[in-house]
Amino acid sequence: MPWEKSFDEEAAVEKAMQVFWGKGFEAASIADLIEGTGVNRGSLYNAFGGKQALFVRTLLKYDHDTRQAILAQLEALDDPKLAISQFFDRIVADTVADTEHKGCFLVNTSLDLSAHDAEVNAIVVKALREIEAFFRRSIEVGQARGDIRKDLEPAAVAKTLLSLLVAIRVLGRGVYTEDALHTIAAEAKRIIA
Amino acid sequence: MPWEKSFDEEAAVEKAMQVFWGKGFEAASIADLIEGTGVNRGSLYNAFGGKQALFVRTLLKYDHDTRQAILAQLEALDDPKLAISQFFDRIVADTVADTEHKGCFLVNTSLDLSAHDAEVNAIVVKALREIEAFFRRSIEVGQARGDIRKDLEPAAVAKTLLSLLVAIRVLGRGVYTEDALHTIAAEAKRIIA
DNA sequence: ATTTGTTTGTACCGATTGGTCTAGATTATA
DNA sequence: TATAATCTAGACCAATCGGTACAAACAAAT
Repeated sequence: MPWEKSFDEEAAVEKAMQVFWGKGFEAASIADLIEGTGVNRGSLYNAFGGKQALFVRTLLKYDHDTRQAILAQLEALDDPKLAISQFFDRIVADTVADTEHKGCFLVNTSLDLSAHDAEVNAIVVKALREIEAFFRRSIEVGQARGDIRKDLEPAAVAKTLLSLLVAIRVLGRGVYTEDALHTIAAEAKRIIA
Repeated sequence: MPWEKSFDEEAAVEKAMQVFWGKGFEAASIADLIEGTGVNRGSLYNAFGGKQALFVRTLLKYDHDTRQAILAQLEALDDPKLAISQFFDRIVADTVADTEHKGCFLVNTSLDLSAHDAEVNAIVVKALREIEAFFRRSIEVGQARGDIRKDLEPAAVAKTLLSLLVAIRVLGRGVYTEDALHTIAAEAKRIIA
């Protein structure tokens, strides 16, 4: 029997994710992916199948490692109002620290759905819907505990918060400066104050 | 003396705009632009210089014909609160009517700034800043006339409204359905109620 | 040491990319 | 009718695209 496996597949996906994230799907060439991952051309096709399949792998990894990880941390706080507040603080901090202006991989992809198939569409939609669901759940629990005003409609406010989140990610890519992003985050907190 | 000009340059820019708007800058090939405009290859390069230059022309046309036109109409209402309300209604209506999910050309471009130069960046930034300025001005005038609550901070709320506008355009491209977009617009109006 | 299946490097594929250039048709002016 | 500028149509360019193929190097199990 020969090798079981050789190069670190997960590490390669991580590197490929950085390439797709930074350049976008179309603009990222196979040559870029080979250079970025350090994996050879043949091995890359053997392991992942092709460009589109590799992209899906990287998008799933981003969703798992970033979005799901953040939501899990915030849920663990068991303090809905604080969780929402920290969410916005963290997104603004990430955006400000992102000197390359790469933004959010999921949001970027949502603006590029025409270049992909239904699978990618489903991943993006599911991710954003789950963030919205987190907001709604947090508002409802916060209201039940008396931490959040009860005259707010959870479903509607959740959509507004998701909108502000998306906008921070979009406008953070070159249109708005740090101050403006902090202002938006502050307004988001004010809505549920 | 020969011809002064032949084909309708403005009409060609309009057609090219549709191509860039629908497919994005990178994905729109010269062949697409030739087919879309009906203008021959040589004439196209002779009249516009190249792909990037033509893109700038189309972006400027979109900004002028769409964004500037809408803002001018709304300003003419001379009713700040109504103007903001109508703005959101119109954007939602446009987004819902956009069955191809093309979204807003300016917003799409703002997510693709890495593919362009400083000139494109400046166009996008100026456009979005002027929308924000319209919001701020409307809020201030509305407050002065007693139509809008005076405890709102115009500059901050203007950024929030622009954020919601951008989010409607982004999420309208496949993530959110008509109902959700209307909900966001309603929340925007509620903020300045 | 042979076997087995992967990794690597590179050559190669057809297709397409943005862009240039030329030849000839076209049309208004002189 | 001759002229001048622009049009059309398409050949042509080097470069790059995503993807395939293949031979040699390689490492583990038999």
